[in-house]
Amino acid sequence: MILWYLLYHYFMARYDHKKVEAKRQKRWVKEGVYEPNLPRRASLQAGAKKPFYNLMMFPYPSAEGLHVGNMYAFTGSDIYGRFKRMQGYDVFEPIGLDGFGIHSENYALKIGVHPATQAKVSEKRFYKQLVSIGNGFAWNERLETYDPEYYRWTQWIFTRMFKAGLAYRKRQEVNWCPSCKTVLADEQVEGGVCERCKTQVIKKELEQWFFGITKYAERLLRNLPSLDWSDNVKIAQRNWIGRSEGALIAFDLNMIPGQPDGKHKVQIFTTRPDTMFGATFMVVSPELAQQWLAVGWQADAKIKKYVADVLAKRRAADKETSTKKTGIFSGIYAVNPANKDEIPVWISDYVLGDVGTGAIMAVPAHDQRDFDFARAFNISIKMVVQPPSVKEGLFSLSEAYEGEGVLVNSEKFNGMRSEEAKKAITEQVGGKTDVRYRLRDWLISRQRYWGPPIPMIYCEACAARKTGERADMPGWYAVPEGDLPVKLPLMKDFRPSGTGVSPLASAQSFSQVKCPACGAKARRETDVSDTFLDSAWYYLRYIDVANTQKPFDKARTEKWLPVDMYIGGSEHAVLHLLYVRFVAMVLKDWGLIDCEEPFKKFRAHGLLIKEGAKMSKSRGNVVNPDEYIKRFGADALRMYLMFLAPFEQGGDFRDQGMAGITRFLERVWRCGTAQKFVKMSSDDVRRAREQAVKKVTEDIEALRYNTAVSALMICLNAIEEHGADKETCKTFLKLMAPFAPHMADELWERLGGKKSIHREPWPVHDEALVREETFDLVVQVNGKVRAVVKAQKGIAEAQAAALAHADANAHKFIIGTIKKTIFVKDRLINFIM
RNA sequence: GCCGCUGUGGUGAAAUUGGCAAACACGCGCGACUCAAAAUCGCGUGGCUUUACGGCCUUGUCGGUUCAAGUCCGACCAGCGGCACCA
Repeated sequence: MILWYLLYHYFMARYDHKKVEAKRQKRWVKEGVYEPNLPRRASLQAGAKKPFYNLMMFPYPSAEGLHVGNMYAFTGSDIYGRFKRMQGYDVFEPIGLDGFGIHSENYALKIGVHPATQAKVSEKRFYKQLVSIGNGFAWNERLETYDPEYYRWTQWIFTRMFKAGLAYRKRQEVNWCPSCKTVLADEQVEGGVCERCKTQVIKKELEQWFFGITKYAERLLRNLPSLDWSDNVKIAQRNWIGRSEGALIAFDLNMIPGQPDGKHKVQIFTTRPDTMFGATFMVVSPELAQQWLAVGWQADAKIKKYVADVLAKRRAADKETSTKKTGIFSGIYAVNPANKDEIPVWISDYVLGDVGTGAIMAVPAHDQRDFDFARAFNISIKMVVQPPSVKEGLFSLSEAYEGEGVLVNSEKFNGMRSEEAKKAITEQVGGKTDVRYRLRDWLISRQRYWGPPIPMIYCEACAARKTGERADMPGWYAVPEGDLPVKLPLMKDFRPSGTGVSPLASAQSFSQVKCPACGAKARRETDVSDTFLDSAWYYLRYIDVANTQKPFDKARTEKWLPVDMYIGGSEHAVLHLLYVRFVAMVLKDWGLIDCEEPFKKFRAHGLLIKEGAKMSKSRGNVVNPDEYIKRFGADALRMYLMFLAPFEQGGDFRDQGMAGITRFLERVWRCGTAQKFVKMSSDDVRRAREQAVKKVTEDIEALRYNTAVSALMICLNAIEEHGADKETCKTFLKLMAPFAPHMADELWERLGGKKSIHREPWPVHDEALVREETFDLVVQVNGKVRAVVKAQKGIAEAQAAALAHADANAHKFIIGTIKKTIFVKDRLINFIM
C-alpha cells in the first residue's frame, strides 16, 4: 500500500512532458494563439496594429527529416518572435517548405518514388516535426514551392523578367556539374566543386537563360552599409560583387613589327593606368585568341595548338590548381599609347576570357602575376612607381611593388603621385574610366525535372522572320499570364539526361505548343528554373497565400514589409541572400512593392557540432531531434540548444548537457505545481527577479540566449533558497515562456492564468529595485587586489579609504607613503605606494 | 596570397566604458537520504604553495600603453570560414 502511494506521488510530481506538450500544442492551434491579424482584402485597416514580421529561412524537406540544425535555427527565431509577441507586437511567424530542387529529386530517384509522391510524404512528416518543436507558427499561411498555386507566380516573375529585358538567353561557357547533370550558377560553385554534391565542376559551352543581376550590382553594393545584417554576410556580399574602378584603354596592334596598319585594335581594362609607362608586354586570354583565330587570324600551328590545349584543359574535370603560368608569344605587337613603345603580345592561361576585356597590359614591376610571367619568359621589367620608402631609383626588384608611390620613368608624369596619375594618364591616352564587377549574371536554367518549368515558348517561324516579343530575342515568347502556371507534367522517367537537355524535352505533349503570336507549331522551353528563384520571393507570398489574382497584394506588403527580423544560415550569404535582394529591387522598380531591401534585420545563426565533430551521416553522430523530444521533451531540447553556446556563434551539442536543463525544468515544475508561496518576497528575491527581467529582456533582444537562460537559473536559485510570492513566480514564468513555451503555459494556467501566457504582456523591470544598496569594494595596493569589503553604494573616496585601512590584510600592504590614490566610484580603490 | 572570425579551468562557456578572470551549467570529489542503487538535496572544485590567515602564478605566444589589460596597441603562432590568377 505504502509503495503504491509513493509511486503515485512520484509520477504525479514528475513532469510529464509528452502529455503537457501535446495538450499545449493542441490548445494553441484551437485558440489561434499564433495567428496574426492578416486581414482579408476588404478590411486592411482593421488588421494588425503593430505588425512584426519574424521570418526564418524555410527548410527544404530532406529525406532524413528535420535536422537538429534546423531546429536550432527555428528555436532561436521562435524565441525572438515569442518575445516580441509578449511585448505587444502582432507577430507573424510563417512556415513553409522549399520543396522543389535537386535535393528532393535525388532522394526520390534513390528510393524509386516519384518526387511529387515523395513530396507529400515529406511534407506530412516535416510539418509534424515542426509542430512538435513547439514553435509559434502561423499554420494557416503555410506554403510549398512545388504547389502549382505557388510556382504559378514564380513563373509569372520569370515572364516579367523576360518582358523587362532582365531574362535573356546566351551561349557561353558555363559551370556544369557532371553528377547533378545540370548547369550551375557561379554562386553554386564553391571552390570549384558543386555546392550541393561536392563534385568537381567543369566548363561547358551551352546556351542558357540568365537573369541580369549585374545591372543591379551597384545598388546591391550601395545599400549594404545601411543594412542591419550580420557583418560577415555583408562582407561576403561585398567581396562577391567585387567592384573595381579602372580604365578602358585601346591599344593599336601591329601584325608586322614597325608597320602600323590602323586596322587592328584591342581594348584592355586596368585598375592601374598610372603604371602604363611600365607596360612591357600585353597578354590576351586563350578565349580571346580563339576569337581572333575565328575571324581569320593567320597564326602559327604552335599557337593554335597552345590555345586549343589550354581551352581543353579549362573544360576538364581534374582540378589541378597549378600556379605555374604557361604562355606563348603571338608574333603580334601592341603599341603602348603612353610612350608609343612596341610591346609583344603574349597568349597565356593566367588571363581569363570572362574577366575584364579578356586582355591585359602587363606591368611586371607593379603586378606580381605579370612579374612572375616576365621572369619566366625573360621579358623586361620597368619600374615606374617608386615606393615611399625608397629614396633613389631601384635597380632590381625581387618582387612586384603593388602599392602607391611617386611616378618615375613616365616622361611628363614623373614626380606625380600614383593616385593622381591614374586620371591624368587615362586622359592622356584617350582611355575611359570604367567600373567593373566580379559579379556575373545569374544562370537561372537547370536541366532537371523537379522545378518550375521556365514559362517560355520558342517559335522557329517567328525566329526566321526575325520577330518575337523582344527585338533582341527573335522567336521567343513568354507564356501569356492567363496560361500560367505551366504545370510540371507527371513523368515516369524524370532522370536527368546528362546531355544538356532537360528530361522535360522527352515529354512530347509538354513541349509541343502553338506559337502565341503566329499560331505555328512551336516548342516550349524544357529547362526548369533554379530553386533559388523559388526562395527569392517566398516571404511575399506568406502574407497573401490565398490570393488567386496576384502573387501578393501591395497594400499588405506596405503593412508587413520589410521583414523585421530574418534569421538563417550564413552559408547563403552569396546565394539566397543575394538573389532575394536582387528580386526585391526588381519588384520595387516595377512598382509592386515599396521597399527595395526585403530584410531590415538579418542575423546568421552559428553551426551546431556534436561532441567536437561535425555532424554527418557517415560519422553516425547526427542528432535526431525526434528522439530527444521523445526522451526529454521539446522544452528541454529547445532550452539546451539555446543554453549551450551563443546563438550566433553555434556550439557543441553534448548529451551530458541535457541533464542540467532537464534538472532545471524539473525544479521549475516542482516549484510551480507545489504552489507554496510566501506572502511577500524578500528584498533579495525581489532584486533577483528584477535583475532577471532586465537581463533576459536585454539578452533576448541581442540574441544572447545562453546568458538569458543562465539568468533564469540564477533567479530560480534565489526563489528556491528564499521562497517567493505568487507574482514573482508568475513573472519568472513569463521570462521562461519563450524558451520553454509548453511548461510555462501549463504552469501559467495552473497559477490561474486565463489566456495563454504567450499573449500576456512581457514584464518591465524597475530600475530602482535592480540596484543594490551595497557593493563589493575592491581594495588594491599597487594594482594588486588585497581585500574586498562590503560598502554602501555612492560612498566618497575618503570613506572608501577608511574602509580599506580598516581591513587588516589590506592595511598590512599599505606601508610607507601613498603616492597616489585611484578611486573608481562603486567599484574600487587603488593605493600606489 | 587577400578578407573575416575564433583561441579563457577536466568540458560547454561568462565577464557593461579597461576595474574581483572563470558567472551559469556539465563533469568530478566528499557528505546526507537509502539495506543498496537511482533520483534528490548539501558542501567543495583553475594551478602551485601554506597547519592556517594568506601568498605567488594563470585568459594561444612575445612585447607595449596604463595605477589597472581576457578587454586597447604592435608583432607572431594555431584553428575555422569565405574569396582566389578579378587585371
